Amino acid sequence: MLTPRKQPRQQRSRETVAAILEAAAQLFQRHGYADTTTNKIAERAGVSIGSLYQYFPNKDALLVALAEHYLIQSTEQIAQVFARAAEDRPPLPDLLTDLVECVATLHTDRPGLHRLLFDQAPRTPDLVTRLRQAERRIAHALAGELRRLRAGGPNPDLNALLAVQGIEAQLHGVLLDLPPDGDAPGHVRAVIRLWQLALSEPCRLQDVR
Amino acid sequence: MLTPRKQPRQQRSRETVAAILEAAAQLFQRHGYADTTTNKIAERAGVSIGSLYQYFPNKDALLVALAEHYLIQSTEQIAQVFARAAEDRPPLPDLLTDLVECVATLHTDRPGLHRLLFDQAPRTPDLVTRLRQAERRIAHALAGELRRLRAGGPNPDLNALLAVQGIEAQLHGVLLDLPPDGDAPGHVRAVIRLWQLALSEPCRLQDVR
DNA sequence: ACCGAAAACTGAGAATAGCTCGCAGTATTG
DNA sequence: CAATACTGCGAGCTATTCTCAGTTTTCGGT
Repeated sequence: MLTPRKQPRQQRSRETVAAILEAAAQLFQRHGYADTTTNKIAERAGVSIGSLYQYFPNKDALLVALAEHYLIQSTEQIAQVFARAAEDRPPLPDLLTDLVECVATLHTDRPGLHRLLFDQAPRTPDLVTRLRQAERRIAHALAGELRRLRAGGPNPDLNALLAVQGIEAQLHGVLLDLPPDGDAPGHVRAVIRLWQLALSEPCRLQDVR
Repeated sequence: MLTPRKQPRQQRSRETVAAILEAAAQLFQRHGYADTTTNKIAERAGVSIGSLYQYFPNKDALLVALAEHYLIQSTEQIAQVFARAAEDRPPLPDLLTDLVECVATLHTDRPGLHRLLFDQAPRTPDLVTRLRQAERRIAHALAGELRRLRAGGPNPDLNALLAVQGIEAQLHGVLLDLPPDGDAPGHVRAVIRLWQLALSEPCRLQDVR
């Protein structure tokens, strides 16, 4: 059980839940997941420990809730990139530039939260499932654009998924885990260039439905 | 403190440490990191809890020790690929095929251990550092081969690192986290093809020292 | 063979963190 | 204005990590 055990119905309780999540986000980021206690979270949120457990069945559930928020936000940002692409119908290099830079911004905007969810947190099966779902949705949108552009090689669906996974891992490694030797923008450009090459191979016509 | 607090000197204690690590690996894989208690590990290893804490300062240290073992083994496997390449001097497609298939084998051979270290485990800064070090060593070897092959684009070092990060993430996603829709070999082939394209761009001569 | 010091081992229990449960206020409904 | 549902409380129960004082084993030196 990782989903809330009870939905807040009144305004008062909605505020309680919001305060708990806010406190959890702050403390998790400041001290790490393992070193943050649920009692401290309740204290900081200004509610009792009992109230916390009314809405979250266990400590992991707090993390899953934060992850859900973050994933929804991120997915929306990326969806906007594809919405613009659907109108402007940009060439492949421009589309990839927009996509990679959007993902890079997600990393650099809130590195603490990103780190929390991807590094510190024990990845419960639940969390992994949600991550993969988000990945697949983004890959699906990308595959559509690849088909439009007659790009992405013989299997645009698979290559789109590989691209999404690769881009995330590369930006994460380069922006969060490497010594800040200064040239983050250069690294981002390298990622863009790399995927322009990898995805520019035309897809065969019979693969376009 | 995550390194052993005491080095075993006698044969007896070396066996104790080995038994503890073996028990930890089994129980972590069977029940997950969080649901495995240090007391159970000691019990299964046939030693007292006190002995365990003589050699491992805390529960995380057990995981770090296992990760170290696994990383060393993996790095050796991959080093062999590059050792063969240094002799045979294969063309880029063959080199990438060998490399990707080697990494794929590491995933599928012991999926439980791989999952443990990459998914379930809380990634302590220590663990992340070791992972990145291993990544960098492999990337360095790959960059050398790219230079020999006049491939890897304008910045073979950076592109080699991006390739290593991308390959790991893609294989992980495709081999461990996606529903086994059967075509794992096909996915591995797709990864190979993709990196052949991405890395085949010639590097400029002035970049070769 | 024997001794003594260092190494190894033991396990009860201290310290601590996650989580429960019964009760007491507060909003909502008819 | 009852009756009912919702919300909040926090002492304390339970389980787990980790310590430490005391015991046993090993091994080099005589």
